Amino acid sequence: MRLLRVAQRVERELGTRLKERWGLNNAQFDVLARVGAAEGIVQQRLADSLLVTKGNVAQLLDRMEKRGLIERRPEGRTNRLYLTEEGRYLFAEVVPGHESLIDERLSVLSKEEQRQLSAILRKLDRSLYGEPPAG
Amino acid sequence: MRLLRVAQRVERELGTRLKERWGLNNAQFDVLARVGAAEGIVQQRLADSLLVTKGNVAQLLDRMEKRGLIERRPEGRTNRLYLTEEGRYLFAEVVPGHESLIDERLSVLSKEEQRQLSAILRKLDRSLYGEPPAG
DNA sequence: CGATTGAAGTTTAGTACTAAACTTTAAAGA
DNA sequence: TCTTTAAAGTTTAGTACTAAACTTCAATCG
Repeated sequence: MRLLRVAQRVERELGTRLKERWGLNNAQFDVLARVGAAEGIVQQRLADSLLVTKGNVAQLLDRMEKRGLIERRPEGRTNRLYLTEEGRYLFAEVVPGHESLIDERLSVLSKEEQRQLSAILRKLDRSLYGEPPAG
Repeated sequence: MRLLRVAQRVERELGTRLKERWGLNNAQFDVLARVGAAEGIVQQRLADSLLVTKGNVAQLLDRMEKRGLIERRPEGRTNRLYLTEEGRYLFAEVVPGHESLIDERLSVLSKEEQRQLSAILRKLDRSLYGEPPAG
């Protein structure tokens, strides 16, 4: 299925760029972007929004905490997540660059095609989310 | 980017189905499908066509060979790959079921939308393949 | 020939990810 | 109040994947 191939290519390219420029990988970027956009988020919610397991998030955060990008603040039985100074700096640097790269890649499509793609993906997304796997 | 999210969801669902029904994961399915479609293919070519490294393929084949799905036949300095009896059986079982599942998921889209999606992805794919990452 | 080169394959170290077991703790119920 | 339950988080074992080092061997060059 071409969808998967294209997504894989895009992800690979984004990953290479991230690693070269900022020493991040895709997973770490996702965490940085999400926490940056919703500081105070709790680990389980972060995992949900990234479509990964909480175990995975726990491990990722261990590394990112060691690198000084993220801070866990325990609160009751949860951990609230915040960017550190360095994390905040990186967030401001990386996210806009990343988005402009995506725009650049999408620029081979006409405005109309971009609109169509967006509509189709939204429909697919909703359908996949709404209907749990029938079998 | 929604493209990545949708692809991730699709892949997850396909993976769950594959694992439940046939004890395969996505990577193994890819290998099975590719080798089944092009028996005699060499490891490096297989890696290229799956967009992964040859190291990864070597490891995957180790497992699949142990499970009796695939056979390596050394030839000069290359290994040609073939399905075993069991691999051939699985190939015949799995690939059609997999495709019908994809069709099912795509059925929320109209014919026209499917056509548009296909055209757009082809365009993106070609663009990503043709232009090496500019920076 | 024998040495060099380079392609194919394997191995190794490290990260990402999952599933599942385990730990901790807030909250609900007896 | 004490017990039970369940949610959040951590840990563990196993697969997938990459990059890079290493091995093997065919072909080419001296």
